[in-house]
Amino acid sequence: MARPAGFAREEVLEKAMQAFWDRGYCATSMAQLVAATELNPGSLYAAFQSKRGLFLAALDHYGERSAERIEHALRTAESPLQGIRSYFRQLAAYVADPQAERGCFLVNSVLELGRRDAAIGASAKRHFDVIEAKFRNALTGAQTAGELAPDKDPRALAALLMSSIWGLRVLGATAPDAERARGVVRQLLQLLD
Amino acid sequence: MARPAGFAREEVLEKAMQAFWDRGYCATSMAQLVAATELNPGSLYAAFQSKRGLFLAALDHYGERSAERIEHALRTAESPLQGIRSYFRQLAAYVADPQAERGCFLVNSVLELGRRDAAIGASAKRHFDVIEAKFRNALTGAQTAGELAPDKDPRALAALLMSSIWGLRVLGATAPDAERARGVVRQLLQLLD
DNA sequence: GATCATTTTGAGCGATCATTCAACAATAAC
DNA sequence: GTTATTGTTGAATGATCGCTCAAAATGATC
Repeated sequence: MARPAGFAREEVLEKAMQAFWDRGYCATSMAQLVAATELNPGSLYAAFQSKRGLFLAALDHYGERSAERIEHALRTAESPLQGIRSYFRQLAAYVADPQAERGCFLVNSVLELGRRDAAIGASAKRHFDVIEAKFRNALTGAQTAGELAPDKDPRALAALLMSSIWGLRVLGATAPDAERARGVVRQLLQLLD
Repeated sequence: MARPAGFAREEVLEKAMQAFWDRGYCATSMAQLVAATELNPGSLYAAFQSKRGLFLAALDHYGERSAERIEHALRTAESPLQGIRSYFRQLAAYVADPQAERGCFLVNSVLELGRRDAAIGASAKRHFDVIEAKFRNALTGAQTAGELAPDKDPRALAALLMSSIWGLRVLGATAPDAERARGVVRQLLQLLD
Protein backbone atom coordinates (compact mmCIF):
# COMPACT_ATOMS: atom_id res chain seq x y z
CA MET A 1 0.00 0.00 0.00
CA ALA A 2 2.23 2.71 -1.32
CA ARG A 3 3.24 4.57 -4.42
CA PRO A 4 5.76 2.51 -6.45
CA ALA A 5 9.06 4.03 -7.55
CA GLY A 6 8.98 5.60 -10.99
CA PHE A 7 12.40 4.40 -12.10
CA ALA A 8 14.40 1.21 -12.58
CA ARG A 9 17.34 1.08 -10.21
CA GLU A 10 19.67 -0.61 -12.71
CA GLU A 11 19.00 1.99 -15.39
CA VAL A 12 19.65 4.83 -12.98
CA LEU A 13 22.87 3.16 -11.83
CA GLU A 14 24.03 2.75 -15.41
CA LYS A 15 23.45 6.44 -16.15
CA ALA A 16 25.10 7.57 -12.92
CA MET A 17 28.04 5.26 -13.60
CA GLN A 18 28.55 6.79 -17.04
CA ALA A 19 28.49 10.28 -15.53
CA PHE A 20 30.99 9.39 -12.78
CA TRP A 21 33.19 7.49 -15.25
CA ASP A 22 33.24 10.51 -17.53
CA ARG A 23 34.38 13.09 -15.02
CA GLY A 24 35.38 11.34 -11.80
CA TYR A 25 33.69 11.59 -8.42
CA CYS A 26 34.69 15.08 -7.40
CA ALA A 27 34.12 16.79 -10.74
CA THR A 28 30.66 15.28 -11.17
CA SER A 29 28.11 17.52 -9.47
CA MET A 30 24.76 16.40 -8.12
CA ALA A 31 23.22 18.75 -10.69
CA GLN A 32 24.87 16.69 -13.45
CA LEU A 33 23.75 13.44 -11.85
CA VAL A 34 20.22 14.81 -11.64
CA ALA A 35 20.40 15.61 -15.36
CA ALA A 36 21.98 12.26 -16.28
CA THR A 37 19.55 10.12 -14.30
CA GLU A 38 16.51 12.31 -15.03
CA LEU A 39 15.59 12.02 -11.37
CA ASN A 40 15.17 14.84 -8.91
CA PRO A 41 17.58 15.34 -6.01
CA GLY A 42 15.04 14.08 -3.51
CA SER A 43 14.53 10.80 -5.37
CA LEU A 44 18.26 10.23 -5.72
CA TYR A 45 18.81 10.90 -2.03
CA ALA A 46 15.88 8.68 -1.04
CA ALA A 47 17.34 5.81 -3.05
CA PHE A 48 21.07 6.22 -2.41
CA GLN A 49 21.38 8.43 0.72
CA SER A 50 24.16 10.62 -0.67
CA LYS A 51 26.37 11.35 -3.65
CA ARG A 52 28.87 8.96 -2.11
CA GLY A 53 26.21 6.25 -1.73
CA LEU A 54 25.28 6.62 -5.39
CA PHE A 55 28.95 6.42 -6.34
CA LEU A 56 29.49 3.24 -4.32
CA ALA A 57 26.47 1.64 -6.00
CA ALA A 58 27.71 2.75 -9.44
CA LEU A 59 31.15 1.31 -8.67
CA ASP A 60 29.63 -2.06 -7.77
CA HIS A 61 27.57 -1.93 -10.94
CA TYR A 62 30.72 -1.41 -13.01
CA GLY A 63 32.70 -4.07 -11.16
CA GLU A 64 30.01 -6.70 -11.64
CA ARG A 65 29.77 -6.03 -15.35
CA SER A 66 33.55 -6.16 -15.73
CA ALA A 67 33.75 -9.51 -13.97
CA GLU A 68 30.93 -10.83 -16.16
CA ARG A 69 32.79 -9.82 -19.31
CA ILE A 70 35.90 -11.70 -18.22
CA GLU A 71 33.87 -14.68 -17.06
CA HIS A 72 32.22 -14.80 -20.47
CA ALA A 73 35.53 -14.69 -22.35
CA LEU A 74 36.91 -17.52 -20.21
CA ARG A 75 33.78 -19.67 -20.36
CA THR A 76 33.21 -19.49 -24.12
CA ALA A 77 36.80 -20.25 -25.08
CA GLU A 78 38.03 -23.64 -26.25
CA SER A 79 40.55 -23.87 -23.43
CA PRO A 80 41.54 -21.87 -20.31
CA LEU A 81 44.61 -20.35 -21.95
CA GLN A 82 42.69 -19.53 -25.12
CA GLY A 83 40.17 -17.76 -22.93
CA ILE A 84 42.88 -15.56 -21.44
CA ARG A 85 44.37 -14.89 -24.86
CA SER A 86 40.95 -14.04 -26.21
CA TYR A 87 40.23 -11.61 -23.38
CA PHE A 88 43.53 -9.78 -23.83
CA ARG A 89 43.15 -9.50 -27.59
CA GLN A 90 39.70 -8.07 -27.07
CA LEU A 91 41.16 -5.69 -24.48
CA ALA A 92 43.83 -4.56 -26.96
CA ALA A 93 41.09 -3.74 -29.46
CA TYR A 94 39.09 -1.85 -26.84
CA VAL A 95 42.13 0.12 -25.72
CA ALA A 96 42.59 1.38 -29.27
CA ASP A 97 39.09 2.85 -29.21
CA PRO A 98 38.79 6.57 -28.41
CA GLN A 99 36.24 5.83 -25.69
CA ALA A 100 38.95 3.93 -23.82
CA GLU A 101 40.37 7.34 -22.94
CA ARG A 102 38.06 7.29 -19.93
CA GLY A 103 40.28 4.56 -18.53
CA CYS A 104 38.95 1.92 -16.16
CA PHE A 105 36.35 3.20 -13.72
CA LEU A 106 37.72 0.98 -10.93
CA VAL A 107 41.30 2.19 -11.46
CA ASN A 108 40.19 5.81 -11.73
CA SER A 109 38.22 5.49 -8.51
CA VAL A 110 41.04 3.84 -6.56
CA LEU A 111 43.44 6.57 -7.65
CA GLU A 112 41.04 9.42 -6.93
CA LEU A 113 39.52 8.18 -3.68
CA GLY A 114 40.92 4.82 -2.57
CA ARG A 115 43.25 6.29 -0.01
CA ARG A 116 40.83 8.85 1.41
CA ASP A 117 37.69 6.69 1.49
CA ALA A 118 38.23 3.22 2.91
CA ALA A 119 34.90 1.87 1.67
CA ILE A 120 35.60 2.90 -1.91
CA GLY A 121 39.13 1.52 -1.80
CA ALA A 122 37.90 -1.75 -0.32
CA SER A 123 35.12 -2.07 -2.87
CA ALA A 124 37.45 -1.60 -5.81
CA LYS A 125 39.98 -4.03 -4.37
CA ARG A 126 37.25 -6.60 -3.84
CA HIS A 127 36.26 -6.37 -7.50
CA PHE A 128 39.89 -6.70 -8.57
CA ASP A 129 40.25 -9.77 -6.35
CA VAL A 130 37.25 -11.42 -7.97
CA ILE A 131 38.75 -10.86 -11.41
CA GLU A 132 42.20 -12.02 -10.39
CA ALA A 133 40.72 -15.21 -8.91
CA LYS A 134 39.09 -15.96 -12.27
CA PHE A 135 42.46 -15.69 -14.00
CA ARG A 136 44.16 -17.78 -11.34
CA ASN A 137 41.54 -20.48 -11.72
CA ALA A 138 41.94 -20.46 -15.48
CA LEU A 139 45.72 -20.71 -15.17
CA THR A 140 45.49 -23.58 -12.69
CA GLY A 141 43.05 -25.28 -15.03
CA ALA A 142 45.44 -24.76 -17.93
CA GLN A 143 48.20 -26.33 -15.91
CA THR A 144 46.27 -29.47 -14.97
CA ALA A 145 45.20 -29.77 -18.60
CA GLY A 146 48.86 -29.66 -19.64
CA GLU A 147 48.26 -26.41 -21.53
CA LEU A 148 50.54 -24.40 -19.24
CA ALA A 149 54.05 -25.54 -18.28
CA PRO A 150 54.21 -27.05 -14.77
CA ASP A 151 57.05 -24.72 -13.73
CA LYS A 152 54.83 -21.63 -14.17
CA ASP A 153 53.24 -20.10 -11.07
CA PRO A 154 49.51 -19.41 -11.57
CA ARG A 155 49.48 -17.00 -8.64
CA ALA A 156 52.36 -14.91 -9.98
CA LEU A 157 51.00 -15.05 -13.51
CA ALA A 158 47.57 -13.87 -12.37
CA ALA A 159 49.21 -10.90 -10.63
CA LEU A 160 51.07 -10.15 -13.85
CA LEU A 161 47.84 -10.26 -15.83
CA MET A 162 46.15 -7.82 -13.43
CA SER A 163 49.10 -5.45 -13.64
CA SER A 164 48.98 -5.79 -17.43
CA ILE A 165 45.30 -4.92 -17.57
CA TRP A 166 45.94 -1.81 -15.49
CA GLY A 167 48.86 -0.82 -17.69
CA LEU A 168 46.83 -1.33 -20.85
CA ARG A 169 43.96 0.73 -19.50
CA VAL A 170 46.32 3.62 -18.78
CA LEU A 171 47.80 3.16 -22.24
CA GLY A 172 44.30 3.57 -23.63
CA ALA A 173 43.84 6.71 -21.55
CA THR A 174 47.05 8.30 -22.82
CA ALA A 175 47.10 7.24 -26.46
CA PRO A 176 44.53 5.10 -28.25
CA ASP A 177 46.81 3.22 -30.66
CA ALA A 178 45.78 -0.20 -31.97
CA GLU A 179 49.20 -1.40 -33.06
CA ARG A 180 50.80 -0.28 -29.84
CA ALA A 181 48.21 -2.10 -27.74
CA ARG A 182 48.42 -5.26 -29.84
CA GLY A 183 52.21 -5.21 -29.55
CA VAL A 184 52.08 -5.00 -25.76
CA VAL A 185 49.56 -7.85 -25.56
CA ARG A 186 51.55 -10.00 -28.00
CA GLN A 187 54.64 -9.73 -25.82
CA LEU A 188 52.76 -10.34 -22.59
CA LEU A 189 51.08 -13.46 -23.92
CA GLN A 190 54.53 -14.90 -24.69
CA LEU A 191 54.92 -15.34 -20.96
CA LEU A 192 52.13 -17.92 -21.04
CA ASP A 193 54.01 -20.18 -23.51
CA MET B 1 64.41 48.32 -7.90
CA ALA B 2 61.59 46.36 -6.41
CA ARG B 3 60.71 44.12 -3.56
CA PRO B 4 62.06 40.60 -4.19
CA ALA B 5 59.79 37.60 -3.89
CA GLY B 6 59.81 36.05 -0.46
CA PHE B 7 59.77 32.44 -1.62
CA ALA B 8 61.73 30.00 -3.77
CA ARG B 9 59.68 28.86 -6.74
CA GLU B 10 60.99 25.30 -6.69
CA GLU B 11 60.17 24.84 -3.02
CA VAL B 12 56.64 26.13 -3.51
CA LEU B 13 56.20 23.85 -6.52
CA GLU B 14 57.39 20.87 -4.51
CA LYS B 15 54.89 21.60 -1.73
CA ALA B 16 52.04 22.22 -4.16
CA MET B 17 52.92 19.04 -6.03
CA GLN B 18 52.74 17.00 -2.83
CA ALA B 19 49.35 18.50 -2.04
CA PHE B 20 47.96 17.81 -5.52
CA TRP B 21 49.50 14.31 -5.57
CA ASP B 22 47.88 13.58 -2.22
CA ARG B 23 44.31 14.46 -3.14
CA GLY B 24 44.08 15.10 -6.88
CA TYR B 25 43.35 18.38 -8.62
CA CYS B 26 39.68 18.74 -7.87
CA ALA B 27 39.77 17.68 -4.23
CA THR B 28 42.67 20.01 -3.40
CA SER B 29 41.28 23.42 -2.50
CA MET B 30 43.11 26.71 -2.81
CA ALA B 31 42.82 26.96 0.96
CA GLN B 32 44.82 23.74 1.28
CA LEU B 33 47.38 24.96 -1.25
CA VAL B 34 47.70 28.19 0.70
CA ALA B 35 48.36 26.14 3.84
CA ALA B 36 50.78 23.75 2.10
CA THR B 37 52.84 26.45 0.42
CA GLU B 38 52.61 28.93 3.32
CA LEU B 39 51.86 31.64 0.78
CA ASN B 40 48.78 33.82 0.64
CA PRO B 41 46.26 33.52 -2.19
CA GLY B 42 47.46 36.73 -3.78
CA SER B 43 51.06 35.56 -3.96
CA LEU B 44 50.08 32.22 -5.45
CA TYR B 45 47.91 33.91 -8.05
CA ALA B 46 50.62 36.45 -8.87
CA ALA B 47 53.12 33.65 -9.49
CA PHE B 48 50.94 31.02 -11.17
CA GLN B 49 47.82 32.86 -12.45
CA SER B 50 45.34 30.22 -11.32
CA LYS B 51 44.88 26.92 -9.52
CA ARG B 52 45.21 25.29 -12.93
CA GLY B 53 48.44 27.18 -13.66
CA LEU B 54 49.90 26.02 -10.38
CA PHE B 55 48.84 22.47 -11.19
CA LEU B 56 50.46 22.55 -14.62
CA ALA B 57 53.70 23.81 -13.09
CA ALA B 58 53.56 21.12 -10.39
CA LEU B 59 52.97 18.48 -13.06
CA ASP B 60 56.04 19.60 -14.99
CA HIS B 61 58.02 19.58 -11.77
CA TYR B 62 57.02 15.96 -11.14
CA GLY B 63 57.64 14.89 -14.73
CA GLU B 64 61.13 16.34 -14.78
CA ARG B 65 62.09 14.63 -11.56
CA SER B 66 60.71 11.31 -12.78
CA ALA B 67 62.71 11.52 -16.02
CA GLU B 68 65.82 12.39 -14.03
CA ARG B 69 65.39 9.33 -11.83
CA ILE B 70 65.17 7.05 -14.85
CA GLU B 71 68.04 8.82 -16.58
CA HIS B 72 70.15 8.27 -13.47
CA ALA B 73 69.34 4.55 -13.29
CA LEU B 74 70.23 4.10 -16.95
CA ARG B 75 73.41 6.18 -16.82
CA THR B 76 74.94 4.64 -13.70
CA ALA B 77 74.36 1.03 -14.79
CA GLU B 78 77.04 -1.23 -16.22
CA SER B 79 75.08 -1.78 -19.40
CA PRO B 80 71.84 -0.53 -21.01
CA LEU B 81 69.90 -3.66 -20.13
CA GLN B 82 71.27 -3.69 -16.59
CA GLY B 83 70.05 -0.10 -16.30
CA ILE B 84 66.54 -1.11 -17.23
CA ARG B 85 66.63 -4.09 -14.87
CA SER B 86 67.94 -1.87 -12.11
CA TYR B 87 65.18 0.70 -12.61
CA PHE B 88 62.43 -1.91 -12.54
CA ARG B 89 63.80 -3.61 -9.43
CA GLN B 90 63.92 -0.24 -7.72
CA LEU B 91 60.36 0.40 -8.90
CA ALA B 92 59.23 -2.94 -7.45
CA ALA B 93 60.70 -1.91 -4.10
CA TYR B 94 59.01 1.49 -4.26
CA VAL B 95 55.66 -0.02 -5.17
CA ALA B 96 55.78 -2.12 -2.01
CA ASP B 97 56.07 1.05 0.08
CA PRO B 98 52.85 2.40 1.63
CA GLN B 99 53.52 5.82 0.17
CA ALA B 100 53.19 4.29 -3.30
CA GLU B 101 49.45 4.22 -2.63
CA ARG B 102 49.34 7.75 -4.02
CA GLY B 103 50.07 6.21 -7.41
CA CYS B 104 51.92 8.12 -10.13
CA PHE B 105 51.07 11.80 -10.24
CA LEU B 106 51.23 11.81 -14.05
CA VAL B 107 48.90 8.82 -14.36
CA ASN B 108 46.52 10.23 -11.77
CA SER B 109 46.42 13.54 -13.61
CA VAL B 110 45.81 12.00 -17.03
CA LEU B 111 42.96 9.94 -15.65
CA GLU B 112 41.39 12.80 -13.71
CA LEU B 113 41.82 15.60 -16.24
CA GLY B 114 43.56 14.47 -19.44
CA ARG B 115 40.38 14.22 -21.43
CA ARG B 116 38.80 17.43 -20.17
CA ASP B 117 41.88 19.66 -20.22
CA ALA B 118 43.96 19.37 -23.37
CA ALA B 119 46.98 21.18 -21.91
CA ILE B 120 47.17 18.84 -18.94
CA GLY B 121 46.74 15.77 -21.12
CA ALA B 122 49.39 16.98 -23.55
CA SER B 123 51.82 17.82 -20.76
CA ALA B 124 51.54 14.39 -19.17
CA LYS B 125 51.89 12.66 -22.55
CA ARG B 126 54.97 14.72 -23.31
CA HIS B 127 56.60 13.58 -20.08
CA PHE B 128 55.69 9.97 -20.85
CA ASP B 129 57.21 10.33 -24.32
CA VAL B 130 60.49 11.61 -22.86
CA ILE B 131 60.67 8.60 -20.56
CA GLU B 132 59.75 6.13 -23.27
CA ALA B 133 62.43 7.58 -25.56
CA LYS B 134 65.03 6.94 -22.86
CA PHE B 135 64.00 3.29 -22.69
CA ARG B 136 63.96 2.99 -26.47
CA ASN B 137 67.46 4.44 -26.66
CA ALA B 138 68.70 2.05 -23.99
CA LEU B 139 67.14 -0.90 -25.81
CA THR B 140 68.64 0.11 -29.14
CA GLY B 141 71.97 0.54 -27.40
CA ALA B 142 71.64 -2.91 -25.87
CA GLN B 143 70.92 -4.34 -29.28
CA THR B 144 73.97 -2.79 -30.95
CA ALA B 145 76.08 -3.96 -28.01
CA GLY B 146 74.81 -7.49 -28.56
CA GLU B 147 73.13 -7.47 -25.16
CA LEU B 148 69.61 -7.71 -26.63
CA ALA B 149 68.65 -10.28 -29.29
CA PRO B 150 68.48 -8.74 -32.79
CA ASP B 151 64.96 -10.07 -33.39
CA LYS B 152 63.56 -7.97 -30.53
CA ASP B 153 61.84 -4.69 -31.39
CA PRO B 154 63.06 -1.80 -29.20
CA ARG B 155 60.00 0.24 -30.06
CA ALA B 156 57.55 -2.47 -29.03
CA LEU B 157 59.59 -3.31 -25.94
CA ALA B 158 59.68 0.33 -24.85
CA ALA B 159 55.88 0.47 -25.15
CA LEU B 160 55.68 -2.68 -23.03
CA LEU B 161 57.93 -1.14 -20.40
CA MET B 162 55.75 1.98 -20.21
CA SER B 163 52.63 -0.11 -19.89
CA SER B 164 54.38 -2.16 -17.20
CA ILE B 165 55.32 0.93 -15.21
CA TRP B 166 51.70 2.10 -15.31
CA GLY B 167 50.47 -1.31 -14.22
CA LEU B 168 52.97 -1.48 -11.38
CA ARG B 169 52.00 1.99 -10.17
CA VAL B 170 48.35 0.97 -10.03
CA LEU B 171 49.41 -2.22 -8.26
CA GLY B 172 51.11 -0.03 -5.67
CA ALA B 173 47.94 2.03 -5.32
CA THR B 174 45.74 -1.00 -4.72
CA ALA B 175 47.97 -3.23 -2.61
CA PRO B 176 51.52 -2.48 -1.49
CA ASP B 177 52.99 -5.99 -1.58
CA ALA B 178 56.73 -6.49 -2.07
CA GLU B 179 56.64 -10.08 -3.21
CA ARG B 180 53.80 -9.43 -5.62
CA ALA B 181 55.60 -6.49 -7.20
CA ARG B 182 58.90 -8.39 -7.43
CA GLY B 183 57.10 -11.30 -9.07
CA VAL B 184 55.56 -9.10 -11.72
CA VAL B 185 58.90 -7.44 -12.46
CA ARG B 186 60.72 -10.79 -12.59
CA GLN B 187 58.34 -12.07 -15.24
CA LEU B 188 58.41 -8.89 -17.28
CA LEU B 189 62.19 -8.79 -17.36
CA GLN B 190 62.18 -12.29 -18.87
CA LEU B 191 60.95 -10.64 -22.05
CA LEU B 192 64.30 -8.87 -22.34
CA ASP B 193 66.28 -12.15 -22.43
C1' DG C 1 66.12 58.87 3.53
C1' DA C 2 63.12 59.63 -0.43
C1' DT C 3 61.38 57.30 -4.38
C1' DC C 4 59.35 53.66 -6.74
C1' DA C 5 58.37 49.05 -8.48
C1' DT C 6 56.99 45.00 -6.70
C1' DT C 7 55.20 41.62 -3.32
C1' DT C 8 52.36 40.44 0.51
C1' DT C 9 48.15 40.59 3.03
C1' DG C 10 43.57 38.76 4.08
C1' DA C 11 38.91 40.12 4.01
C1' DG C 12 35.43 39.61 0.78
C1' DC C 13 33.21 38.41 -3.85
C1' DG C 14 29.75 35.82 -6.68
C1' DA C 15 29.19 31.15 -8.03
C1' DT C 16 28.54 26.60 -7.21
C1' DC C 17 28.53 22.77 -4.06
C1' DA C 18 25.85 18.73 -1.65
C1' DT C 19 21.87 18.38 0.71
C1' DT C 20 17.15 19.12 2.78
C1' DC C 21 12.20 19.40 3.26
C1' DA C 22 7.44 20.85 3.09
C1' DA C 23 4.03 20.45 -0.28
C1' DC C 24 2.08 17.51 -3.63
C1' DA C 25 1.12 13.07 -6.33
C1' DA C 26 0.25 8.36 -6.80
C1' DT C 27 -0.98 3.82 -5.59
C1' DA C 28 -2.55 -0.28 -2.59
C1' DA C 29 -5.77 -1.81 0.84
C1' DC C 30 -10.22 -1.58 2.59
C1' DG D 1 -14.18 6.78 -2.04
C1' DT D 2 -11.36 7.09 1.89
C1' DT D 3 -7.19 6.30 4.17
C1' DA D 4 -2.42 5.10 4.74
C1' DT D 5 1.97 4.99 2.88
C1' DT D 6 5.37 5.95 -0.09
C1' DG D 7 7.54 8.61 -4.11
C1' DT D 8 8.25 13.02 -6.45
C1' DT D 9 9.07 17.83 -6.80
C1' DG D 10 12.13 21.81 -6.94
C1' DA D 11 13.12 25.90 -4.45
C1' DA D 12 15.94 27.03 -0.63
C1' DT D 13 20.01 26.35 2.63
C1' DG D 14 24.51 27.02 4.58
C1' DA D 15 29.10 25.82 3.29
C1' DT D 16 32.78 25.99 0.42
C1' DC D 17 34.69 26.99 -3.99
C1' DG D 18 38.31 29.72 -6.94
C1' DC D 19 39.59 34.16 -7.15
C1' DT D 20 40.17 39.52 -6.58
C1' DC D 21 41.89 43.81 -4.98
C1' DA D 22 42.83 47.91 -2.21
C1' DA D 23 45.95 48.71 1.23
C1' DA D 24 50.24 47.85 3.64
C1' DA D 25 55.04 46.23 3.49
C1' DT D 26 59.49 45.65 1.47
C1' DG D 27 63.95 46.55 -0.44
C1' DA D 28 66.82 48.16 -4.49
C1' DT D 29 68.11 52.56 -6.46
C1' DC D 30 69.41 57.18 -6.28
